[in-house]
Amino acid sequence: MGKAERTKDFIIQQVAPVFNRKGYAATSLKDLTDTTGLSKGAIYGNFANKDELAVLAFEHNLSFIKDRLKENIIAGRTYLEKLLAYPNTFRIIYRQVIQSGGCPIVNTAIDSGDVNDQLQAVVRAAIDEWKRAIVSLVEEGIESGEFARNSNAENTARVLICLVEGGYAMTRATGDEGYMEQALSQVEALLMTLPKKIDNDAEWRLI
Amino acid sequence: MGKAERTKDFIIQQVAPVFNRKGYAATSLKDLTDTTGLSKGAIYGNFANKDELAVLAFEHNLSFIKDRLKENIIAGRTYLEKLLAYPNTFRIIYRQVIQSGGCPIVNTAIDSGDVNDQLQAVVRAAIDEWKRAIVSLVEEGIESGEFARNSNAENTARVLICLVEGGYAMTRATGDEGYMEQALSQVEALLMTLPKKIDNDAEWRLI
Amino acid sequence: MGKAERTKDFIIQQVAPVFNRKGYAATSLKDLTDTTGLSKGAIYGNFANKDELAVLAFEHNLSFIKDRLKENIIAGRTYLEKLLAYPNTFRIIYRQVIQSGGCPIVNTAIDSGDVNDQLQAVVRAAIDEWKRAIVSLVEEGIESGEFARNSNAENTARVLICLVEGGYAMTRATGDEGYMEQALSQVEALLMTLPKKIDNDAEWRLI
Amino acid sequence: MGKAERTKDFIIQQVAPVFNRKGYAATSLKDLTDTTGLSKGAIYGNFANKDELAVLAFEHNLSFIKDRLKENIIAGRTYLEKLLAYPNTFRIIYRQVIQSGGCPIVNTAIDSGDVNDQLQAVVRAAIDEWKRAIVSLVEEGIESGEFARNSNAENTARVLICLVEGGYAMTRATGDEGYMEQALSQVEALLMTLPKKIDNDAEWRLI
DNA sequence: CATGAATGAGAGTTCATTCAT
DNA sequence: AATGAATGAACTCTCATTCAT
Repeated sequence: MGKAERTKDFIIQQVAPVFNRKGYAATSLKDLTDTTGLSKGAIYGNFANKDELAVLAFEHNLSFIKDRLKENIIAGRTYLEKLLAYPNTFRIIYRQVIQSGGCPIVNTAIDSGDVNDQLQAVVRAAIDEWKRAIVSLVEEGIESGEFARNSNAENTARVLICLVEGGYAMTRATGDEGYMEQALSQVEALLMTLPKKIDNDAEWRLI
Repeated sequence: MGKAERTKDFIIQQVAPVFNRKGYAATSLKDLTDTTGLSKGAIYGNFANKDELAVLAFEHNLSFIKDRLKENIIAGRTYLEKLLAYPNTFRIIYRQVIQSGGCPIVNTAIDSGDVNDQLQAVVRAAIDEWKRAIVSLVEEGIESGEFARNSNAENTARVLICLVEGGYAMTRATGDEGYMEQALSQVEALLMTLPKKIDNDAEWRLI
Repeated sequence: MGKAERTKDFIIQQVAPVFNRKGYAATSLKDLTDTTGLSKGAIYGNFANKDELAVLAFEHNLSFIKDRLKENIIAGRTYLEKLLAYPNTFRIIYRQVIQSGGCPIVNTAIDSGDVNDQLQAVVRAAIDEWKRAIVSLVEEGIESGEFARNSNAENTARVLICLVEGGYAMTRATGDEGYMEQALSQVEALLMTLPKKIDNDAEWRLI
Repeated sequence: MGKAERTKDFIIQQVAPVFNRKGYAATSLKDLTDTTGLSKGAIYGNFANKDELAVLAFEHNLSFIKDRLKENIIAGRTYLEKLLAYPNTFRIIYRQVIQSGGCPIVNTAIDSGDVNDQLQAVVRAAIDEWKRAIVSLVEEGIESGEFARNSNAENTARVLICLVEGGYAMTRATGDEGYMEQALSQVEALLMTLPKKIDNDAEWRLI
């Protein structure tokens, strides 16, 4: 990694939580220079403009969460365990996330609405990618025989996302951790009730 | 209603969706004068400053939703019907709400975070009031004998709110109505599974 | 005095000390309506604009001082006594004048400099009138034989005015009454040393 | 002197007479940009706000006068000569001072009355410093044996200041240099009559 | 006559961005 | 590659003045 690359990374790391906390528009260049200790010229030397930096900061913020999720999903031995990695991981990190300004997805989704087209597109892509990841886990679980064919992957993904993002938004707004806690419990309940495939022979023997 | 009062109302009505769409900080005085067709002086003649107008606009946006909820809650004949008024009402109005910029609660909760204290306080109060309304319905349902004593009012309220607000945020961000639809279905399922009080005599006969 | 005339007088009286205290430019229409309890329309119905009202307010402020001076000058039995009416009167009223914002002459002279032509002209006229009044008293004192022919009327007038206005300005700025007190003592000393006509015969007899 | 420092100095020099002529409140940012040929951003890049610039402009205006006084006071070989440096210096520079808007002390004292606290404090301090300088000269003159013990330093200082500031104010307001000329002559007369210490032996011989 | 809602120019200030050094 | 002085448009807000009622 060359010096230029290191400076870029340094700026993004310093600046990401500020963007998350204050929002895109409310974060000024002065905030960025104050936070980094660098000059305006240094910012503009490394990034085309505030928009570009905002997008990279969003991606940095998101990757913190994604990295932790990925670890735990990989560690899961069944597809149910992999899916439960979502509520389990969030339960561990959500306080930290809230303290650094909340979930970058809801924050940026709302903050950039009708204002910053580029950022909005990136958020949309992130939500979509997340949904597809969940759908894949459910579908792979079906293929592997863990879940029944009638498991609804899309619905599960959407409800999970709504609960998590709703939980983040409400806990951040009210300071009441109960929102996030209950939302995560509900996610767990939801996942636990995914229809399991039933072995017909086994079932027969029960009688 | 005097002229001043009519002008105030006119301004609030015109301006409310703009604040909701663009967010508090991103809405400029010019947006307000362009939207209303009035001069800056007219805005400041009727409101102390942008903050005051933003709060009133938020309350206007919220009251649109609250009024529709209230009607349907009153119309419910059992407490379950009253609680189901939430998903039912949102299913009817959510497209319109999304079109006028989304749910003012999440929007303002996120938008005003770390920026506008007064607005933030108003949103917090609105969320709290909403939660207490749901809790009351569940508790009154318990008192009336409709729900079992072990029904958890607080949890139900928090999960309902997270689902609805998460649904609004994700549908607005992605344009995918599936988020809101699934969130509302989940709310219905949640409410349908509230434990019912069981008539002891009836229970006896089952054996 | 008709109703219109009474309203005009009322406005001028209420408004005059505000103009004196805050200065012409710093006094807003809102100050005027707040002070009088009347509407903007009422102000503009009675005066062409702020300028006209400012001029009338200045004249009102000045007349308070002039009236008290006039009384005491008339009461003086010699021309020296008449001239001493200036320091004597100012010694009685200066605290009150300072409290109502200072001497309208220096205040308006400085405040209107290079800004309000009309007001500046009125102040110039007031200063000139004052100087001529002093000059007249000295010259009449010479004609009457009280003062010697070599008494310098113009110089006396100018020094008196500089001392009084300098005293007002410095006492108002510093809150130190010593400036005004010393300035007035100096005025007295100055007047007491106006050369007296000496009767030659009388002088002779003294030996 | 770096570029920033040079620009600051340039702005202050250009802007100082404008503030003096028009007064603090009546001088707009537009006046400042028109005068300097710089943009609003350049002004705000170099000074926190109009207040800070106004204070610095006042101090610049004052230092022009103070520098000239200091020279001449140092040059005086006796304390009387040092004191006479005041009227002598003013006689040389007052036309120039009047042309650049008048004496910054009276101007600012009156202009900032009841409006700008910081500026008012600075003017008060300047008047006080001036008074103390005169008092010191008289007292040192007494200590050195040049003036008699009964010389009144405070009174002399106050009268001198009232005459000079009254002279500046009246000459500026009327355009009549006679006010300043007479005020300065009176200051000279005042200083010449400071009681001199009398040598006892010499006195003895007079009899 | 009096009202006060509305005007629109202009106030002080901030900001993302540029560019000579 | 980095600086930070300078830009100028846009910001929120105030003001003297007008005019339909």
